[in-house]
Amino acid sequence: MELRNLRSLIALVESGFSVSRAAEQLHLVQPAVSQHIRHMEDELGVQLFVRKGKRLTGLTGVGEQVVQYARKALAETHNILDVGRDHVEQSSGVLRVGTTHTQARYVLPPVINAFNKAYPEVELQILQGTPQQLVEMALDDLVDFSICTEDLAEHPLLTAVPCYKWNRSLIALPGHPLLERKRLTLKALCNYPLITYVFGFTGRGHFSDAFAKQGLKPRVVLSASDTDVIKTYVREGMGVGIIASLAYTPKQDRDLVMHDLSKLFPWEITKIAYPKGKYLRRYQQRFIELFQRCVSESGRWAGLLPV
Amino acid sequence: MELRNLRSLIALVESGFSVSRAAEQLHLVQPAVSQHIRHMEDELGVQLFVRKGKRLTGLTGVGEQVVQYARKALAETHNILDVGRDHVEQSSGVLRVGTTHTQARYVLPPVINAFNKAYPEVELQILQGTPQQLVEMALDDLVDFSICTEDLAEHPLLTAVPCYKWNRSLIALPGHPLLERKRLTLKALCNYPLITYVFGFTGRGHFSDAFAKQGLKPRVVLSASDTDVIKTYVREGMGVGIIASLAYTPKQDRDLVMHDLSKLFPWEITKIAYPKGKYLRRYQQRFIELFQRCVSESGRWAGLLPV
DNA sequence: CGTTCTTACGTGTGTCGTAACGATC
DNA sequence: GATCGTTACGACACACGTAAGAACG
Repeated sequence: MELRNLRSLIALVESGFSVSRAAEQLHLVQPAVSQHIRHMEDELGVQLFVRKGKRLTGLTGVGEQVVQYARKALAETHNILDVGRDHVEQSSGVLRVGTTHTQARYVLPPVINAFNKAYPEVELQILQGTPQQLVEMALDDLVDFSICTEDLAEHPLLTAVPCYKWNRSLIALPGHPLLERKRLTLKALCNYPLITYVFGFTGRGHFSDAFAKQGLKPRVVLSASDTDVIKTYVREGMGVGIIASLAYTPKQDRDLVMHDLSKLFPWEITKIAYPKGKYLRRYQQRFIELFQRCVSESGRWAGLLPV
Repeated sequence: MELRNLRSLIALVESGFSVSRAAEQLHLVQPAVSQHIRHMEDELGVQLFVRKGKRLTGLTGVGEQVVQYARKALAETHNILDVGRDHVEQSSGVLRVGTTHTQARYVLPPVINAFNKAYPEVELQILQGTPQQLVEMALDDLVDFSICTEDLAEHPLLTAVPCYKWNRSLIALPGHPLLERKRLTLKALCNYPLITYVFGFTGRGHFSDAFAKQGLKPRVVLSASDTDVIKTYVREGMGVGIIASLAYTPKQDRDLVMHDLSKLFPWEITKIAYPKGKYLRRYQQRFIELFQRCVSESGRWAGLLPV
């Protein structure tokens, strides 16, 4: 068995079982990939793919297992290459970060900026996705690591390092009755139409739980995956927004009034996650440190706290 | 990079940095292995080996890291092959067990026997070593798993599954004064010359600790890595033996009197350990189950207990 | 001077690419 | 009939083996 074969195997499953697309991705021709699969199946003496005529439609049970180990094997070879790269040129390369809109828009900018100053030779790529997608992206090595609040810590194949904790704030148009009250309660919030994040995003799970625990049902008239969208509709007068405090920018959001709600909801913890056993290049480690540092230095005004 | 290169790399470090021996082990000629190393170092752009003239004497820092990941990569390819083998012929292959003398001589025989009946096509290999060696053997894939009481559970790269717990017994020639007493104490033991295991073997650590905790110093006149040796010298009248209860065989040891000491010492737990992430073939899993089963069925007379 | 690794060179295996064929939608 | 995969064949690359050379003990 050789790594070629494994590469074809993985490319094949990631291309949705299309031999031609896999070949293209590998800069090879179709027959080459076919041959690789043939060789593996011959060597193992087992069918790895379910076939419908000549077409491949899925993995067999054995195939699933083999793919699992093949992924790991290839990941290790990437680690080896990275170790090498790290010693020839410590400060150049590519850094691929997966994250959510909110992070990319409100938390990352100063970090990215500082990182780029420190490592101008490193090409930065930011990929966005849902928390579930971010998990997949980290596992499939589409990004070097993913940053978000949900789902990362639970996955057994990911190492998740906590970076900071945050909570929510209410935003509303000036003069809104809720803003008059000294002490806000969850119950009070239930009297008004709310706008917040969709399920699976930015702590929406704990948001709903907090209400449920008191037997309350908030009236969420609109939910979005994106803080900017929420703000927009708050400005339209559709309701009051409940957003991550860090997403309130005093300058641009002068027309909205913010009110801290950290007494009402549990704190959320944002983490950086990467596959277990992955070798982190020098500048990747530095990015993580920088991320944590930036938060502890400049984050307090926005309600961010180090873990 | 290809697996060839990694194989040569590992063979090279395992042969003590001798290119010729590495080549021999791989069924290749020296120049081939040299070329592999050359290729890797070229591709990574870094020296992997420390050289003294032409001779290789050790790994560089980078080399150490690369070896670490190369080992994992190769382990994954072995997993793939095993997955395949498991599906073409579930019940034939090789089973390599590393263990200590005591296990091999007193605990394993019935297990081996039962296993051989169940899987006559599987070739069994028992390798012996010290607990430290057993750890290395498991990590370097010289055995499929190691069985012993010490060191296995602590290692971060090994999965250790507990199998049974055991304790010690005293053995002495008939008529020995210690045997007259109803309740033995550690202090009483200190009055007589003792014979037991050497450090690092068969629970010797906890043995000594038990005395130390009470501020006692036992007079160990002889220590051996091997229960049979202990028995021999007990028969010579050199002292009383303290051995794992499971190593007392009523038939052959009729001339020695045994006395249970499980009240005096902590229980020891014997485990089976294999590298984390290793794929276990069907019959390997069965062996572990069989091992645990045999103990719970036939072990009680010998003071063995399921965990 | 033997041992050990490197360099140089030839050969063969094997991988990839081109091209034709077969199957499936 | 267009797309997608397999089979067949040829060319080139490259990995391995042989043989000779250099450095070290």
